[in-house]
Amino acid sequence: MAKSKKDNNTEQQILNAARQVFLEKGLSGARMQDIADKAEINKAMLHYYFKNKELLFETIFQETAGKLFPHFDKLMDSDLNFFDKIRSIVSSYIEMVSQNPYLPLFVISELNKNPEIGLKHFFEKQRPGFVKKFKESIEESINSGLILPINPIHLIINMFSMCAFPFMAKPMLKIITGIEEEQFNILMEQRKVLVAEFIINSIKK
Amino acid sequence: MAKSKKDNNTEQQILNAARQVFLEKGLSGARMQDIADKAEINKAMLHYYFKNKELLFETIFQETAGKLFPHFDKLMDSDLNFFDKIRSIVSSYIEMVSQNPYLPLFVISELNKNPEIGLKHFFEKQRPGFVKKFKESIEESINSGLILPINPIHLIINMFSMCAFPFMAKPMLKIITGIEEEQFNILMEQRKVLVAEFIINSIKK
DNA sequence: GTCTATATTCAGATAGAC
DNA sequence: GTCTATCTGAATATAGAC
Repeated sequence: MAKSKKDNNTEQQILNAARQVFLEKGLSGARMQDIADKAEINKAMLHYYFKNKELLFETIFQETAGKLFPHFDKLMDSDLNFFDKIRSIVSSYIEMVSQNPYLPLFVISELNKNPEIGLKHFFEKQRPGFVKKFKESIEESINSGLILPINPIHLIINMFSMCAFPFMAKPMLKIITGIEEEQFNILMEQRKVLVAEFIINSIKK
Repeated sequence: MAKSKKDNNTEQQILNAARQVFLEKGLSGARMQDIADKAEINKAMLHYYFKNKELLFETIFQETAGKLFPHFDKLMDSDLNFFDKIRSIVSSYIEMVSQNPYLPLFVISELNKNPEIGLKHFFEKQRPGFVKKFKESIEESINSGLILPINPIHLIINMFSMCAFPFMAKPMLKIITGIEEEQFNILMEQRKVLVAEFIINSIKK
């Protein structure tokens, strides 16, 4: 008990440290030494708990990628009307990214450098989930005359673009717009409402 | 002449190779050996032309970052009406990214890992350029009653989000939507028109 | 499980001949 | 300018004592 407690704790320290370092630096930029330092252990311990860097990375990647589309199919099944579903997704998505600002860039970046890891992990299973339901919901809204015709894929892309991109591009946006940290956070808070209304405004009949 | 021609040629081969490798793998992921192979020279030659990896990288980064917002201030100065300016920017931007699909992710990714490099290079100078003009153009369109009130920054963010994000997230989008390469290209071609109309639809009075 | 010390591998960089 | 061979340092990984 004392032992397994300790094990578990060390493992958690490692995972927490690895998460921070990998999300900031990526696989190739991360240093095992940095992870060890942050976890307040030594390098040998890392290899005791995780055979090698790749294995540790995959653990983090899988966990991280799993957070990307949280409980959206549950949301799509709810009895909210279509516009409120959009409002709800946008708001909760921006909130999630606010709490995990490195998450989208990390997943997308690593996925680009190594496209196979996406398939290897969770994406395949998750695919049919909320995207399918979202598409159906959009088509239904078009057929019922609630919204203007649009390819559901484009609508989905537009939504996630406006939610995730600003956080990914934050350093660039700060430079080209001249805004500071505080102002940036205010803008992102505004977007929880603004993006949804922007979308709805565009598609409503 | 023969000599300088040759010099220049080798340097260009290196730069072309370095561009490919850095844009795909990033600074930390790139290997000097890979660049040498692609340039069909050996590693020693790399160091002859560029003192070290960082210097070569900075050359590529600067050139690359300079392509990010091409001739947009010229476009803002044109006598197109506001909506046509949006159409024009969106279309040419998506075209540019289609031709350089790794470009946005590369710049954004490296900027995140090393925020100073942005300031060090071109961004500071470029800042006042088109963003300022775009903001003024938006404010004018609001005041004249052409479009609904919106914070210009949000509008600019929305526009670039929908233009750039899909290319950055391409591997992810292919997985979660189940589309293939060809279909992806068709969608991106459609977006040259669709994104602009999506925006206009949302803000027009 | 944890540590120190060490081995191994790999990548960036240089020396020196041509 | 170009090459081969080599050096150096850094980073991953392991051995082995406690």
